[in-house]
Amino acid sequence: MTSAKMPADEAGAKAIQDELRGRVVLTETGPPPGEGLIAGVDVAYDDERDLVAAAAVVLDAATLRVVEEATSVGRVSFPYVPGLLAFRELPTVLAALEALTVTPGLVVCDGYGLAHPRRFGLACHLGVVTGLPAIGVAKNPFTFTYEEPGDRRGDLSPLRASDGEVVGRALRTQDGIKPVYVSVGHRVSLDNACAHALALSPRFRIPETTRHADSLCRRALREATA
DNA sequence: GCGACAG
DNA sequence: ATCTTGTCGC
Repeated sequence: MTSAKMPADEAGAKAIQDELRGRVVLTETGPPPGEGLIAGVDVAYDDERDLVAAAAVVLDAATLRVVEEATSVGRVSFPYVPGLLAFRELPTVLAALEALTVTPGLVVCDGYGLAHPRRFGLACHLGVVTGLPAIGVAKNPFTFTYEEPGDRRGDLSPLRASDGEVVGRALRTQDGIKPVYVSVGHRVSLDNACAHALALSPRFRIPETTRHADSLCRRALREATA
């Protein structure tokens, strides 16, 4: 049973990030793009009721058909603090992942991995804690900068931190549509992270994994009794 | 020093 | 993240 260490405060959270960051693995262990089982995870909040719902949806990478779904509902246990998002989302997400009966070869997170102020975003944190290969696909560039990629699906450009370090890529998943921001989480190369993100987005800007998880966690929150 | 900042 | 109907388009 995997659980997330919960810090008492922001300083404690940063200490945990510093400790876990050294366990990020950069060598490729995940399935090749287009193969295996890929899980998408996402979370929805209800501040009124102090509830958080997470969903984990597993797709067959070859067909993008849903293989299994799981949800988990809990109490919000950490505030939203930029840079510390994982502490707010992970407890419930891990519970949803553990409710699955299959083990995915890759987990796609709605947010960042190494593209993070402290180089340890949600996807890195989830990957290290579960041991599963993970990538981050975010909808916003956060504080990072990039040259606008070409306007065709598959076009990309480096995503850089303020010091110039490449921390991910802006990836166009649909012709003429705003790119998504891909970064490595754990046990996946940046090339394959982008290839997976592209393969998972044949029709929309956002990967099918994230789209399924997003709608499922919203539904779980609506139907939650508490 | 202050504000901005993934979801 | 969330506040939110109808409407445009395939």
